[in-house]
Amino acid sequence: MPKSEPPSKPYHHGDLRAALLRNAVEAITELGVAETSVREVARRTGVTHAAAAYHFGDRGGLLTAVATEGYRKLGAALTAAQASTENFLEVGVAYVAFSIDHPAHFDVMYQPGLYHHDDPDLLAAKADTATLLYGSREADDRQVALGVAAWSLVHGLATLWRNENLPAQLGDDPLEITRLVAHHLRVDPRD
Amino acid sequence: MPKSEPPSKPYHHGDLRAALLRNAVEAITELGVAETSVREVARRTGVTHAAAAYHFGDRGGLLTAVATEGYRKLGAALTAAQASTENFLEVGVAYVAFSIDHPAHFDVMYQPGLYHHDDPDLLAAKADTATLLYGSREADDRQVALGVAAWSLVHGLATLWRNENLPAQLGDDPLEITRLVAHHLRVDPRD
DNA sequence: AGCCTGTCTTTCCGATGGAAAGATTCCGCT
DNA sequence: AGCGGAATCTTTCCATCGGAAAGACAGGCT
Repeated sequence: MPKSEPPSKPYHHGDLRAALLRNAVEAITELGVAETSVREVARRTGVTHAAAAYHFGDRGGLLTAVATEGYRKLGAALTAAQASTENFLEVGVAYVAFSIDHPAHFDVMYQPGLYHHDDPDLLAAKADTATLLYGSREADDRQVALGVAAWSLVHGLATLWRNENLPAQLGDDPLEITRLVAHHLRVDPRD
Repeated sequence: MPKSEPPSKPYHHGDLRAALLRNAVEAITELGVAETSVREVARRTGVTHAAAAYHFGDRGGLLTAVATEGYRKLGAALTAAQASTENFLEVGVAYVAFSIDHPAHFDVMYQPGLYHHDDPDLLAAKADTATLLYGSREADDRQVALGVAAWSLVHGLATLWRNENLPAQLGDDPLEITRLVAHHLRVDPRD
C-alpha cells in the first residue's frame, strides 16, 4: 500500500490551492496588493491563471482566502500571547507584531473592498478573532468599550507605523513604541 | 471686456486638473479605490484618459493628488476643531468625522502603495498635519507618546468602523462611540 | 472497458495603464 | 499683426489584466 500522504495528495499538482495561496502571500509581500495580479501568482506557481480561477473563482476570491487565513493566523497569535502572559498589554504588542510579521495578510484583511466581505469562512474567522479581542457577547458596555479602545489603539498604531505616519522621535522598534504608547490606556474608568 | 473668471480660466477646458481631481474623488466614493480607473475618471470629466495622464503623469500621480488634498482637508478640519473647543477629545472626534465625511480621501491617504509616497507636496501636507496631531518637534517624549496614543486610537477606531470590525453593541453613531471609547485614554501618565 | 467528475489548459474578449506622436490653442515677442 | 514655441488635449498603439468558455486530460467508479 502507498503510505497515505499527510492530507491525501489530490489530483495533478498535489495541492494547488494551498500553493497558490502561499505564492499569493509571497507576491503581495514583495509587490504590494495593488501590483499583485492573479496571473503573476499563477506564474509563480507554474500554472495558468485559469487554474487559479478554478480554485478561487476570481481575484476577489483569492484575496478572500488570504484575508481568511490572516484572521486565523491573527487569532492564533493572540491566543498564544494570552496564554504566555497575564499582561493585558502584551496581547496588544502581539497584535502589532502580527502586522509586522504578516504584512501581506494584514494589508488585505483591512481592505474589504478587495475581497468578498460576505464570505462565510471569512466571516467566521473574523468573528472568532473579534470575540478574542473584546470578549464574548456577555460583557457589559464598559468592558466592550475598553476592548474597542485597546484594539483601536494597537490597530491604529500598527497601520500608522506601516504607513510611516509616526514621529521618528519614539524610536524605530514598533513593539517598544507600542508598550510606550499603550501606557496611556486607562484600564479602570471610574466615572 | 469679459469679466475675469475667478482664478483666470486657462486653456481649453477651464481647469481640467481640478475637475479631474473632483471627479476622481467622486468615483472613488462611489466605486472604491480599487475599482476606479483613470479612464473612468476621464470619462466623467468628458476628456480622454491621456488628458489625465498629462496633468497627473500616471494613476499613482492622480491618487497622490487625492491623498495630498486629503491631508490638507484633514489639517483644516483639525485646526477648525481645535479653534472651536478647548476639549482635547473633540479634536479626536473631528478626526473620525473626517474619515466619514471624506471616505475617498481617507481611504487613499492610508494606502501609500497606491500613490507616490515621496511626492514633495504630499510630504509637506502630511508633515503639517502630523505637527497638528502630536505637537511640534519641541515636545518631550511623554507628550509625543500621548499624541501618538490619541491619534492611534481615533485612527484605529475610524478604520475599524469603516471595515465593520466593531461590535454592534456600542451603537451606530461613530462619533458617540469615539467619545465613549476615548474616555479610556489617560491624559496624565504619572509613572 | 467505459463513462463521469474533478482539475487544468487553451483561447478569446473587453478594459486598463501607459507611451508616443499628432493636432490644436494660447501666449509672448518682435 | 503675425510668427514661433510652449502648453494642452486627442489619436493611436501596445502589453497586461481579469474573466468567460470550451477543450484536454487524469483518476475513480461501476
